[in-house]
Order: sequence, then C-alpha cells, then structure tokens
Amino acid sequence: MFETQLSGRMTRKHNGTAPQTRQALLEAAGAVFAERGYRCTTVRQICRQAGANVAAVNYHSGGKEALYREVIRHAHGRAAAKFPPDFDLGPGAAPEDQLRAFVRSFLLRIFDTGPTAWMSKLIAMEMIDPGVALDSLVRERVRPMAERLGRIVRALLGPDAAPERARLCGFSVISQCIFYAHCRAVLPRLYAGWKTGPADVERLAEHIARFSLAALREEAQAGAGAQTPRPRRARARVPRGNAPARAPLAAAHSQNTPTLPQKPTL
Amino acid sequence: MFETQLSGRMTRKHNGTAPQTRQALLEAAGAVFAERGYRCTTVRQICRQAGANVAAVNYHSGGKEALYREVIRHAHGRAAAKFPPDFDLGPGAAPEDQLRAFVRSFLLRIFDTGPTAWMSKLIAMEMIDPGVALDSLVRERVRPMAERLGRIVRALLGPDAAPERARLCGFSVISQCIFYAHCRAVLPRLYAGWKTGPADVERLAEHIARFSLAALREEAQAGAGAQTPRPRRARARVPRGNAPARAPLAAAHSQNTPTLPQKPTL
DNA sequence: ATCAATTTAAAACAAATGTTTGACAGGTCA
DNA sequence: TGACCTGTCAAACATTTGTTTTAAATTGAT
Repeated sequence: MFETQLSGRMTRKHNGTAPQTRQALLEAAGAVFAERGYRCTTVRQICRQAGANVAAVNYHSGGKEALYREVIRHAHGRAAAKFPPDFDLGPGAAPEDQLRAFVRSFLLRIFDTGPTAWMSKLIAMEMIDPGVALDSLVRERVRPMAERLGRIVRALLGPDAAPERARLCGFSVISQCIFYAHCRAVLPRLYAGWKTGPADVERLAEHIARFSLAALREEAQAGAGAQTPRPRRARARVPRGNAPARAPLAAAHSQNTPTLPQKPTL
Repeated sequence: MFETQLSGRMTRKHNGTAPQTRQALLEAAGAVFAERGYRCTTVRQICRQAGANVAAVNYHSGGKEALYREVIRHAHGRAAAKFPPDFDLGPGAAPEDQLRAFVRSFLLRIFDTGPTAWMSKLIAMEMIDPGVALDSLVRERVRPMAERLGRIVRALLGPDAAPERARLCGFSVISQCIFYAHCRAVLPRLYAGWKTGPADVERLAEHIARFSLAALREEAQAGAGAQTPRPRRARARVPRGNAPARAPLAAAHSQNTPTLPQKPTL
C-alpha cells in the first residue's frame, strides 16, 4: 500500500502529446454515447470499440462521467467550425437569404455523415432526457443559435413585432429543422422508401425556408396592422360540447378569411 | 426439480379480475419507463414505486420487456380517447378549423398533466432511441395522426398540389407541435422564466395555426401556378466557395422574390 | 544501460442488474 | 380435511456494471 507512487494518478492531465489510446477513447466514446445514451453506455463498450483496456477510461479521464463531459467539450469545437450558420453568405445579405442559409446549415449539421455525426443524436437525447451535459449544451450551442435566429426573425418581422411573437416565430422556424433530427427513426417507418441523407438537404431546406418566409411575411403585415387591434371574425363552427376536457377559449382566434383566395398573383 | 408444478407459470395471462399489484405495476412502470427510458429503468425501481416485490414483474408480466410492451399497449387506448384530434369540431368543418383543432389537440396531449402525462416523454425517447416499442407506436398512434393531418393539408393546398409538397407541408405543421414536447427541458434553460403548462396551450396553438395557415395559403397559390413551370430567379447571393462540404445545388430554388413586398393586402 | 515516469493489461472489487427459486399465506372446491 | 391454484415474499441466481488494484510493459532522458 505505497500510495506515494500512486499519488495524483487519477484524473491525470494530458501533457500535450496525445497518445493514440486517449484519442481513440474520445472518438469511440462519442459514437457509443450517442448510440446508447449516457446512462446506458458501458465503459466496456467504449473500450472495446477503441481497442483499449477497461481501465483506460479511468486512467485517462478519471471515470465515465468525466469522459462524457470531455466528449461534449471536445465536440463543441468540431461541429461549430463545420457548417457555420452564416456559411455561403456575404456580410450584408438580405434577411431572407440569412434565413435560408441558417436553415440549410442546420440541416447540413443534422444530416452530416462526418466523424461527428453522432453529435446530432447526442444532443437530441440530452434534450429529451437531460443529463449532465444539457446545461453546457444550451450555453455553448443552443443559445448562440437561438440568438442568431432571433435576429434574423426580427429583421423579417420588422421593428414593431412584439418580442413574444418573434420568439414564437423563431420556434416555428427552428422546429421544422429539429424535426428531421428527432423523427429520423420515425419517417422510414411511416413512409416506405423514405430515406433522408445529405443529398436531400437542399430540397428540405428550400421547403422550410419558403414555408417560413411565407408565414413570416404575413406575420409582419399582421403585426404592423395589429398595432391598433382590428375586429376579428369568430370561429367558423361552434363547438359541440362533447369534448372531455375543454380549456377556456380565451386566446385570440385567427384573423384570416380562409375561404377567400388572396394575393391573386400572376 | 419438479417442473410439473411450475409449468405454464411465467407469462401468466391475467384472468379478468385485476389484482391491485398488477394494476399498480402497470401505472408505476409507465411513469418510471418514461422517466428513465426503457434500458435504464430497473425492475426494482418499478416494484419499489408500486409497493410490490421484485419478483412481481416476472410473475405478472413475464419479464421487463413484456411489461414494457404491456405498458405501451395499455397507454394507447387511454391517451387516444382523451383529446381526439377532431375534438371541438363539427363534422363538416372548414379545413382551416380542422387544422386549428388538430394542432390544439396535439398540444393538449403534450401538456397534459393527467395520469398518462408520461406518454409524451416516452414517445419522444422512443423516437430518438428506438427500442421495441417504436414500431407499434408508429402503427397505432403516429400513422393515423399523419394520415389525418395529410388530409387536412391536402384540403388546404388544393387538389393540384404535388404529394411530395403536401408531405413536406405536413411535416412543417406537425414539427411545430412536436417542438414543444421535445424541447421542454431546453426552453426554461434558454429563456429564464419560461414555463409552459396547459394554460399556455391556447396561445401556442393559435400561433402555430396562424403561422401554418399563412404559409399553406401561399403554398397553395404557388402550387397552382407551378403546374406550368415558371421562370425562376437565381439565388440572390452567390456562394463564396469556402464551404467545407457543399452539396450539389440540384434542387429547385425558391420562386419567391424576397426583396419585393408581395400581396399588398389591406 | 539505468532509472524513473508514463502507459497498458489482467484480475479483482463491491454494487446492481434481470431473473429464478422455493417456501408460505389465503383462498376454493371436493 | 386435504388437494389445488393464485399471489406474495425473501433469498439467491448468474451477469454485468464502474472502478480499483497490481504488475508488467513502454518510453525517454541521462
């Protein structure tokens, strides 16, 4: 029991040069953590995939959770450098093009097949079942993206849009992107022959951008007009009353007149 | 080792009258499975929460996985009966109102606080990390809802809309709803003071419906006009070329002219 | 080559996992 | 009463978990 020769061994800091084992451990851990989730991955799986001994994780990182945090930190830089959100865009681009670029880069990240392709699923799992990584994830990746999207949406809605409305519109845009990350396993089961890969990103991004820009255009008009509240039509049908749990219909209804064809372009 | 007296004991079928233990096991299992995910829940957690012995799961259901399937099957009926998607609606309602009702009922299900509130998280986890339940989940819950939404969207887009486009529009609508289920843990971390509950459903549903209806209205027009392909403007900005992984821009670009204000209604 | 630090590897650790066992209590019916 | 079935329980099953220990290899400078 000579502890002197073992003092300071655990959580040993890496001294500059990266041994192969440590690097292999990091990459394998990323893949396996994303595959099975943090709680369900075993250090033995990671070590087997990395071709390392079972004790390697504890030697190099100091434990399973420490390795997990290391993986998250290590992946922050990688995925952020690839596919920056202003990518393909000049500095003074129109907000419409900024939105297109934002959506496209988000989808490219989702459908990426590079060495950090597991990042997308890991984020998704952490969002639904928060572990030790969600806070740092939100701080370093989600928040900057939310702020960037917020600026774009505000530019599209105009200066008079209520912050609350701008926030909801941002949610509407980003949700359409997140959808393809979170429903990746569902879509093939739902539509036989559905197969999404990086090649389909352009088509999907184009749809999301067009859909969102159309909605935002109308929101901008309604927002500008709604400075002075306008009379609203009542709901077309009256509720029948057999609903088991009806919430009070206190919110405002739509001010659309759906049956009339609008905007007779062409 | 007299196996005769034990033959046919496991996976015993419940004979009509439900013992308290069995019922408690089912309800506890639903909550715990949704809390921790299938792989990470232990039968001991379930049994402790149900106040039952560790062997109860194997006696009543025949194992952990069998209990999981039972929970899923048991929950299908409950959540589907509550908040039907056509709720609050007459039989011949306008598609706009059908969409509003669909979105509202979806959000009500997400923010439900009843005894099956765990269903939402369980579905989310199963969608991201598919286990044994996703197939039955898609078959019995996702597909009917997708078909219903598909009919509504097609009614809104008009008969000339391409099926592919209708599908993408359906994704855009449903994704805005799913967002609030899948990002439930993120939003409070992102916006201090953000707190979503059943009371906010009306506000969110109204936004999603208005946002989507605005976009679908323009999609309907564009789709009707696109029967004969029209000349399209090129992208406003040219790519700079420093993109690390550019996909071939084979897909169609937007036919919007973002800088021009369209639809000068009002 | 020598010495010390660094990195690996096999084995073992206690704790926790899903499942099985066998006994026991409470009925039901002959 | 005695056989029989149902349900519950404590205990133990073999496996797997994350981590630790111990020793052997590897490395690099002197």
